Amino acid sequence: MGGTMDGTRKRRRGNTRQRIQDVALELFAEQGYEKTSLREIAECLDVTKAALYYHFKTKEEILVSIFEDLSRPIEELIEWGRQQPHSLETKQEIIRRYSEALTGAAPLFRFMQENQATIRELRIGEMFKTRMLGLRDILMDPDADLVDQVRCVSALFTMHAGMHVLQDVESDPEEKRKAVLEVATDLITQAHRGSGGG
Amino acid sequence: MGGTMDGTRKRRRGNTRQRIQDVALELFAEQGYEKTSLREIAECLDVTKAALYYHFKTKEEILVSIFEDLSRPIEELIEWGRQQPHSLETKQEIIRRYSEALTGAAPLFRFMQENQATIRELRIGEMFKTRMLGLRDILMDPDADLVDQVRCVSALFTMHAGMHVLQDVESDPEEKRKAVLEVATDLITQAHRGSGGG
Amino acid sequence: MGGTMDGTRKRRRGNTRQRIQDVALELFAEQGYEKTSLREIAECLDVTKAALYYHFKTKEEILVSIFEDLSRPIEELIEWGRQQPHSLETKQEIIRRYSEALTGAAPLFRFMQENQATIRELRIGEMFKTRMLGLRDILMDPDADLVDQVRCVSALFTMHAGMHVLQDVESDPEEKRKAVLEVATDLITQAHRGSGGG
Amino acid sequence: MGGTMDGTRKRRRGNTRQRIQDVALELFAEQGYEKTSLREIAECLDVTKAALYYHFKTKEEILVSIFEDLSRPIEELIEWGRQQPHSLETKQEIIRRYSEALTGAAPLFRFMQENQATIRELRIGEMFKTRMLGLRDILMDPDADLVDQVRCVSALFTMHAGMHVLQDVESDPEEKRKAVLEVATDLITQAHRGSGGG
DNA sequence: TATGAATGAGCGTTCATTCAT
DNA sequence: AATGAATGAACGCTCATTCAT
Repeated sequence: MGGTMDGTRKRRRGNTRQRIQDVALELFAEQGYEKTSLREIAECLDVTKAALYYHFKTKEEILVSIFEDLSRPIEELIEWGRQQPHSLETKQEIIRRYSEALTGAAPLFRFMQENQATIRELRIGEMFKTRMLGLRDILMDPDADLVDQVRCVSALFTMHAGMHVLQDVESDPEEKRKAVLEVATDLITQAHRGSGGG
Repeated sequence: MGGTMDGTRKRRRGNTRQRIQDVALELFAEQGYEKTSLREIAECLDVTKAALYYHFKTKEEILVSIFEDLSRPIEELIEWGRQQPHSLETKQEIIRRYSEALTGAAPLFRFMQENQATIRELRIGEMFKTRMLGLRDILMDPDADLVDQVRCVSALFTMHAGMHVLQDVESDPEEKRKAVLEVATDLITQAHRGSGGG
Repeated sequence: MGGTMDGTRKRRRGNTRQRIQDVALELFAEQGYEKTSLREIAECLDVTKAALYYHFKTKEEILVSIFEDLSRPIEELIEWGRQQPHSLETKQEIIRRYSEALTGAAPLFRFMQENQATIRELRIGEMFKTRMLGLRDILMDPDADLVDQVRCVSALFTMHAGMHVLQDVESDPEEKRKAVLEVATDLITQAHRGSGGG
Repeated sequence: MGGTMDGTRKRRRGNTRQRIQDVALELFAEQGYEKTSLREIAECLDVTKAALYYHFKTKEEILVSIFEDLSRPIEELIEWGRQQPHSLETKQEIIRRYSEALTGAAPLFRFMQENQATIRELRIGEMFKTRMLGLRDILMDPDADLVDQVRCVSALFTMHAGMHVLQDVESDPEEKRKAVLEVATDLITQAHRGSGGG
């Protein structure tokens, strides 16, 4: 039913797993995790629900696999950051690269941002939290002034939320990204001065 | 409270409606809207599901009613703000009062923050968005520099998310609130200077 | 769909729970627990699957409730037996009463007999085992000769299985029951003599 | 058994078929037929489900093949018994050999015992029943007293169930087997006397 | 002001089976 | 001799909602 002779059926062998991830992320980001049913995903792909279970053990596993695949650059970034001196320059560089990494996986992070309640009780909740704490440890002096701690958190939040929230503002995405990055860098810089330079 | 003879006659005896709202908000905030079933709410209150339908037409209506009741101070704040001159002092005052209002309805705003995907397709999604745009119009010059626009949005986000995110940080809530407020005020102030004084 | 105006619909209010148990037991006994789906039970009763869940929390709970209701006489019998002297007369009386109790809940015990593998991992598995050990402790001297122990177990098994297995033998059920009882009594008596009388 | 050059050439290399039967029986006996999925069997063997279908046409066929292979000694025993005079000595000899045969295929008979409801609607249900009737015809005079008929059936049941049921009793298996055999022989002997000797 | 009883739709998941390779 | 990929049917279960009482 659908695509019987035009090769669309044949050609999709071997990449079904990837296609499931793509469609799933799109729907998860658009409608949320809970409101997206496996039936819906399967229909979009013109396969049966059971086919999804050939490739993934559970619904949650689909999400986990997406998260692992797409957030790998971020994990590597954190790993890299951990080994640098905690200087202002490092922090600024981290923020800059983080902004790029986020842009590369925008739908995933939009999803994370908008489904926090759901995620909290899923495996990726813990994964994400761990990553964030890793980032925080790099960007922030644990003995810093409370206000400066807030600035750091605020910088991260600004980057996470910034893009999707400015959707109704015109001007192209790259410009927006740079604006968001500038604000975040400011916050990080101020926080660093506050605790470091006195 | 205990209005025995005052004008609040209607809401006097039979506080079930209120209790439903209280429990619902607690559960919504804790587990998310979708994962909280009416059965669960009813069980917490030791009534039947059908009883909920005596007081509210739908599940969504419970949420709407909570939102309307708890976010009234914010609506009034915006109304007030609209009539003030768009000076820096006004903006700072708005932010200050907003911080207080948020604290007064913390679970609701934690819920809003963590259930954005869900809320988007609910009535309160539109309501909330309208409120936020109202706030933005007060805090922000529409012709402002993109970076300053981001600062404004960032200030709001910082306040919305700030409290729940700093949960693992020690120090008492009121101190945290003040720290968050300071960062937000900074951002608003910078944004104002940028577009106004530049 | 079925019985719109003839009162069959109205009359069944209030006894649905019982009707579920009746139909479920019939089907469980006929086809086995696993092969009997809730859909099937519901269809027999002309209600929806969801209706079953109003009355019982899970499929297993339906079975447990049947077991508890129908095996109560047996529990009481064991309770009574525990307080008697462990004389031959008591044992024979127990066996006699047990035979009657089994007949009163024949479909349930046919089910238990034929679904042991299934039952083993269900709650009633443990319940049943406990009951049986209770019975055994009354009928059997723990220090008895191994052969006499087998006789006791054999007596119980004979009663459990006897009735259903003789289905293709003609002659009326009550006669069969008495024949089975006689064999069981013989076994118990021999066992008692063996260990007691030397 | 390293049959390098003897007549068992066919079954030599590629013992997968055998391994499937072994694992399947183990799982069927442990968890029941319905609760054991082909996926599970395949995983145990570290092959795919499809591989099972290379060796057997259906799930049921796996079971049938196990039954046929393992119960062949019993079929032969019955065949032998049919040609003997129906004397007491023959009956006792049958019972004795049957006990040995059961021990040689204990897991299969434990399975048969515990999955009667399932088996009834499978091909081996009929097969098993036929065998049992064959045995009964040898052990039992069709005109015998009802009580003696019960004794015969009871003897068979005792042997089928005896071993697995005494699992919590200590003492070694061979001793148990002998005890069970003794009880069964007693029953058969009594039955023979009853109908034969008047 | 509530309850008891039920429904219809849907969910995530599992199963035995098939078939081209 | 076996795999990779998929299917169709069914399953147990939960949900928001309804309505007579």
